[in-house]
Amino acid sequence: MTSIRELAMHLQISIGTVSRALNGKPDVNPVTRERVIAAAHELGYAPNQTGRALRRGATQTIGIMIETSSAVERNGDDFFLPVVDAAQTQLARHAYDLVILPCSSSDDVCSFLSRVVGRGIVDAIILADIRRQDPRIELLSKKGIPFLTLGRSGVSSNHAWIDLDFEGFVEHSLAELVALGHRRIAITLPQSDVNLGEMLYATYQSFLTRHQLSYDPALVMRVEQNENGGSQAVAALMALDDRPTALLLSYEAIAMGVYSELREAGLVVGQDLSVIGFRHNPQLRFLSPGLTAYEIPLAALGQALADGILAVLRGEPGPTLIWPGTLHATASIGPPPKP
Amino acid sequence: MTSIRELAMHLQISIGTVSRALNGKPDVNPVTRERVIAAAHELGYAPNQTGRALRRGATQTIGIMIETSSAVERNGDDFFLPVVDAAQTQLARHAYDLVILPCSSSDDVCSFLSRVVGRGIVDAIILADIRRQDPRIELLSKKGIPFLTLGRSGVSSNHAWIDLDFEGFVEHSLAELVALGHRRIAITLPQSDVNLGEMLYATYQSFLTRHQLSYDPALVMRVEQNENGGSQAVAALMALDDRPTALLLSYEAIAMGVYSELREAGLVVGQDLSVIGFRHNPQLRFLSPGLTAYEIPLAALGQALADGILAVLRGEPGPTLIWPGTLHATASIGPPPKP
DNA sequence: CAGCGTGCCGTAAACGTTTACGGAAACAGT
DNA sequence: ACTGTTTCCGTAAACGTTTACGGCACGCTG
Repeated sequence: MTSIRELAMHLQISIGTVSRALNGKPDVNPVTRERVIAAAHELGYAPNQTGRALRRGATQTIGIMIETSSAVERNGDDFFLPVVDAAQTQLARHAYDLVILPCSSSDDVCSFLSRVVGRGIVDAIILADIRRQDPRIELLSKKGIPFLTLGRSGVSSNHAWIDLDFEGFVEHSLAELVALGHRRIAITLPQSDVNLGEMLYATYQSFLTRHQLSYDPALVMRVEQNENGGSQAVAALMALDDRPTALLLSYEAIAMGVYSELREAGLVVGQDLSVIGFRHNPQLRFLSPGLTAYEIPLAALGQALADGILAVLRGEPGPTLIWPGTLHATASIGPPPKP
Repeated sequence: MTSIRELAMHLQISIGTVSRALNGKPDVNPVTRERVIAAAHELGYAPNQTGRALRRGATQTIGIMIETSSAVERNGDDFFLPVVDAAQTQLARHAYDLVILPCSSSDDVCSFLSRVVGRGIVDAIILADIRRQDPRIELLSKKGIPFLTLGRSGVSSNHAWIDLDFEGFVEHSLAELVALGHRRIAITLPQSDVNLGEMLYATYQSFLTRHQLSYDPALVMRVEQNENGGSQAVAALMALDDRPTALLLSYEAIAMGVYSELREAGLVVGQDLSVIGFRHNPQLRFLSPGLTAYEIPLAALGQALADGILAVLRGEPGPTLIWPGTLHATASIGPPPKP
């Protein structure tokens, strides 16, 4: 509530000096600086960010845009908030704040984004839920807004990005399964055109050809990225004459439906069907058997995101970085059943 | 990027007229208004929110504050984002935007909040994760910021709030269980001092005395609000000489751990122990048996939150409202086992 | 025709900061 | 004593809007 003007009047000095004192500028007597700081603290003065932003052309806050629609489809996962939490503590060290910009399902992604940047409430933006052809990338490039994407896209643009190691997930998982003797391995993919789906698919195909395994399109199933997707996948598998012996899940929550349907059908996970999921989370150990999954260190990822966007803000190139994980094997995989 | 000045130069009129035309003010010729709107659209002009906010003293965006720490403890539930989604579409109808203000676990709740209001990036705030003695309420009251809490608190302050019907959950659940013949019913509560814990407890106690059921403190278990909490609760129950025959869960994800531990112990949910959870969500049907739970219509709740905060912004009293739900019974409850 | 109202528009101040610029005072060096 | 330098501080412009105010050019009325 108290403005810099009131503070200056109270101190009997000019507002310019107050501002300089508070912002650590050189041209100010150490003792007056102390007086100013003390008075500011006493009166509870905090610089109005709107005025400051208008003058500086920067708000010291960065935004991370998510689409609530896709988050709602995944009906709440534990990926996003831990990452945000870590990113925020890192940004706070550089006097930046973080806000989440949720694009509602009733809104158009691009008009939402241009509205947000038009409002000028953030200096830079982290984009999540990257599509294969994501128009937001060109939009931000054109407007000259510093940004970083959490996820690669198919568009050829040299922007900064950090992405999870989907290739590593598929590679390690398939290698593990093949070593166990599996030859027919199915995979679930998202239905929307999020880029990670494309990458999972490409790596899957590449692995099969490199290891002289035959490719069967019936083993690639595009399903909802939640428990229902598991039901859909198992239903599709059961209808096949030549069933796969293993299954890769593009999102761990799908396992709930998979386990449930398999139990219904009298099949045992890890014996009749080996299952591996992307990504490990704590509640998976309450499935029985616990799900073999790829583990991503989320806190470190959040910190990397923060450092990355700060680099972009400084005008540096910014990261282009694949964030690795590790496969945690459990009893959800085993040798294929004897025919 | 384009300012109102450029737009005015392009149209050969003054910036005052441009502003009036765009904001629907009366004193402007209809044909010039059309010209201005057309040119604004053509040049992609969007009023800079910082300048507008500075002049108007309002930003047309409202914030909803969450604590990532508690969200992380619940490791991702499907409650929050659907509510935000609905609130946002409703706010958009009144030309308001919504941002999520995540308070990181490394930050102090009050200093975070006062920093946020000091920045002046939001006109009003919705508070979630309400504590029993929540200092944020007094802070916002003192600063005169319009706010609304999603959850009641123990502090006596006549602010606007909307809360879930925790009393109804406990009342209906206990009534159902007592009708089935249960007499010893346990309940899990959160460990932190979130207010909902206190309300669940109070209603639980009140019900017991009203129905002449004996109260046993050993049946009240404060546990983590996630799968681990289920393990903790079941472990505590198993250690009792006189075990309860039913269990109320303060958060549905606890059921994961409960089911897992009971299965481990060779006990059957719905037969050896009846279980009811707060709150229904889609993935519960993949537990077997599906969890009896209290269902809350989230989209309508989000809309009510939006309407409520808008009312507060208009200076109206704002709602004080308990949001009801309905109990969906499944095979996770049944008559108590014969001794 | 004088007077008045109305419709439309330009001017300029204001919102709360930051910062380039200039200047007063103090001090040092010749 | 004069000049030059340093230290500190005040002045005012600028950021991009909105809006109160005044004024010009009409058209209308008496």
